[in-house]
Amino acid sequence: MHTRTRRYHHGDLRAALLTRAEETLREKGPAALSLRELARDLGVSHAAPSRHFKDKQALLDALALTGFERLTAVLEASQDGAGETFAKRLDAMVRTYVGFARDNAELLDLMYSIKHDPAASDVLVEATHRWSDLVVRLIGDGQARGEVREGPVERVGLPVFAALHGYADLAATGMLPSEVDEHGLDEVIAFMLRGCVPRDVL
Amino acid sequence: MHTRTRRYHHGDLRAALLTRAEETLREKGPAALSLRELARDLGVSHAAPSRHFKDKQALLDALALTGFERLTAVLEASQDGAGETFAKRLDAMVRTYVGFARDNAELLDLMYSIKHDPAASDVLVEATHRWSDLVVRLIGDGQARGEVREGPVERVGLPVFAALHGYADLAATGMLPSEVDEHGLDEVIAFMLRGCVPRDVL
DNA sequence: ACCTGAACACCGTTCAAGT
DNA sequence: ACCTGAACACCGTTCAAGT
Repeated sequence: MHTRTRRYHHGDLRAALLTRAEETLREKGPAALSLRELARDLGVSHAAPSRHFKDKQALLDALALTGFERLTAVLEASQDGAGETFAKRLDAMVRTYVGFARDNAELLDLMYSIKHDPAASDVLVEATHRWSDLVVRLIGDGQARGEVREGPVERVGLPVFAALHGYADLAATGMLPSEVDEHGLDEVIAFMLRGCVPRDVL
Repeated sequence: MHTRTRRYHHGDLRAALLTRAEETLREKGPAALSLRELARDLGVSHAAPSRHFKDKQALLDALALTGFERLTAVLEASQDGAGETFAKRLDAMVRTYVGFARDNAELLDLMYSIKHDPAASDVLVEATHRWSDLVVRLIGDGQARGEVREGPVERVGLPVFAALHGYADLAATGMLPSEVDEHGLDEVIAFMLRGCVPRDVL
C-alpha cells in the first residue's frame, strides 16, 4: 500500500488497528475479523497488536466504545434543532437512531453483544448509560409538557425503547421487504405516539 | 460417559451432534462451538461430522431450523386456549415469544443471524414465514373483530413485531434491570394495545 | 454407508530477543 | 517503548484409506 521504507510502524498503530478493524467489520462481517489479518493489512508482525490490545476482546471493546461515542453524539445533536414538542423530538431521535443502525449495522451488533457481556468495562457501561439517559430525558420532558402519560420514566420509556431497538435491528439486518421499510418507520413513530398518549386521552 | 465398546458411533450421529451443539451453545455461548470439540465430546474423530454436515455453517443452519420449528409450535399452541379477543390473543403470543427468548437466548440469536443471511436455505426461509404468518393472522383477526385499526396488515403489524422483537431481545440478553423486567412486559403489552387502537377511538 | 488419520492452511496468545 | 520471529495449542476442511 504505502511504499516508504518503514522501520516499525508509521505512527499510531493502535488507531490504525481500530480503523482497519471497523472497515473489515463493515465489509466482511465479524467472522472475518482476525488480528493476524489486521496486522498483515497494516504491514506489521502478527504479534504487534498485542502491545496495544491485550487480546482480541480488548480490541472489540475499544471498537464498541468508539461506536457508543459516535452514537450518543449524533443522538444528542438530533435533539438540538428538533423543536419543542415531544412528537418532534421523538421523531428526530428515532430517525437518527435507525439511520445510525442502517449505516453501522455490524458495529451496532458488536456494541450490543458486548454490552450484555458481564465483563464489560466501566467506560463502556458508562457510555451506554449516557444513551439511556437521553431516552429518559426525552420521556421526562414529554411528561412535564403533559404530552406523555404519567408514570415512572423507565416504565413509560421501556416500550418505546423496545420498539426502537427492535425496528432498528430489523431494518439494519435487512429483514424488512423494501416496500415495507419505505413507510415502516412513519408507522412505528405514529404507533409510539399512540402508546405514549396521556391517560385522559386513552 | 457411556462405557460400551463402540465400533463407530452408537447410532444417530447427526442427531447427537445437534443435541450436543445446542447444549454447548446454551452453556458456553456461540464462540465456544467447535466441530472438533463436538466430535471429541461424542467420541468420534474430528472428521466424522462432515459426513452429516458439509461444513460448520450447515450444522448451524440445521440447529436454527429446529429452533424455528419449536418456536412456531409453541406460538401456535399459545393461540389455542387464548380466548377470543385480540387483547387476550396478543397477550398469549407475546408472553410465549418472550418466554421462548428467555429460555433460548443464544439459540434465538443464532436463528436471527442466520435468517438475515442471504444464503439462507429454502426450508429455513419457509420456517420463518410460518411464524410471520402467525402475526399477520393475529392482526387480521383483530381487524375483522373491529378491535384493531384498519390498514394493510404488514403496516399495522410491523410496529407490534418490532416492539416484541426488541423487548424479547432486551429481556433475553439480560439488558433489563430485574425490577424493570418484573412488570416491563405488562407495560409493553398495554403499549401495543394502545398502538393498535381503532381510528375512531384515537 | 460411515468413520479414521494425516495433512494443510489458518487462528489467538505468549515470550525471548532485537532496535 | 515498540516491534519481530518462533513456538504452542487450537481451529475448519479435505481426502485417501480403512471397516
